[in-house]
Amino acid sequence: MAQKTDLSKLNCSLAKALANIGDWWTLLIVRDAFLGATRFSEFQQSLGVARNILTTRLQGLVDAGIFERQGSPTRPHYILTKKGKALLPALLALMQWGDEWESERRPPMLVTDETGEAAQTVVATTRSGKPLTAANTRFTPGPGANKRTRAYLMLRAARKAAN
Amino acid sequence: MAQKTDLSKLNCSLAKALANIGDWWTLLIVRDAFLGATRFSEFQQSLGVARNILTTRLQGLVDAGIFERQGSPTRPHYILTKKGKALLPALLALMQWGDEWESERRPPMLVTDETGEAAQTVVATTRSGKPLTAANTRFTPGPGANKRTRAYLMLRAARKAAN
DNA sequence: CTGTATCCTTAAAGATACTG
DNA sequence: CAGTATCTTTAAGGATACAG
Repeated sequence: MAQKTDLSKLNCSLAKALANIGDWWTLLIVRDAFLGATRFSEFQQSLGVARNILTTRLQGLVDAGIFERQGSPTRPHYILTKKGKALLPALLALMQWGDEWESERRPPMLVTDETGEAAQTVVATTRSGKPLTAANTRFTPGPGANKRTRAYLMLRAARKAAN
Repeated sequence: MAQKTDLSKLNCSLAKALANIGDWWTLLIVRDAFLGATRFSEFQQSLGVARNILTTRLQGLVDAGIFERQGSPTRPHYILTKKGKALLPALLALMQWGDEWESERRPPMLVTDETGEAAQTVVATTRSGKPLTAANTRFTPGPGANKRTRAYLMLRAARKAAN
């Protein structure tokens, strides 16, 4: 992307996440890895992406610690690391959102566990299990918040209260 | 982005989702909306994005049905629709992934409900509540799968079994 | 098979001046 | 305040030939 702004510099976990996986190909490659693809050619054929682009993405994903190169250096497997596997909830949440709102509700892909039990829709809850919604969710500065973040969240909370 | 490939054409819910929100700014705008921002200027100042870019993104989000323009046409509010609000789990999952793997574990932002109860980490489970992991998750063709998707998933399953 | 190396095209992003 | 209109820069993406 014509990325003039460096997202990873922002004091925001979401921005940092997007700096890693915030472009089309990257998450689709990760998806294929969850499906079991490990080879350059497997990703290439599945996605129809140009080789040089795929090279860049794979390198980026390795650098980011999402993939690990394994096996023969000339014919490596790209394997999801723990960090990469940790993307599953986000990936499924996005897939389900696409199913629900962008398809005709006939999902091209069913997600189950190995026994065939269907996946539940990914939901956000509090620790006690109460559902989080746009209405009841609150964002407050955490320990890692810098001055700017802190100020912004205070401002937002104030504005929201004023409405 | 220099998007030569039209993701929305792919028979894949994830690709369709990414076609909507698959670039840096878009999801950050949505995040700000969850924080309570509604004005052009609020988004603009918060993100530091160029005006023309913001215009494009907001229009895109309105076209996608994620935002709705409300109030005075000359001074509108951009409000999350149901479809937009449905992005919360995906958004939180990405934020939490960024917290966990890209920050120094000092979250810049805490997520709670209105009573102050902390959010749980977004997880993927089966309907009975069993956790889904990269290891036990299976992907099979759904009713909306076309020939290509079907063939690909079969291939992947076969390859995976062969490993 | 897994890349590298080029070259080319396009469009995304940014800056900024201007308008209702 | 909320954009629109230009203009420029840059880099992402694609095609393809070649290499180990």
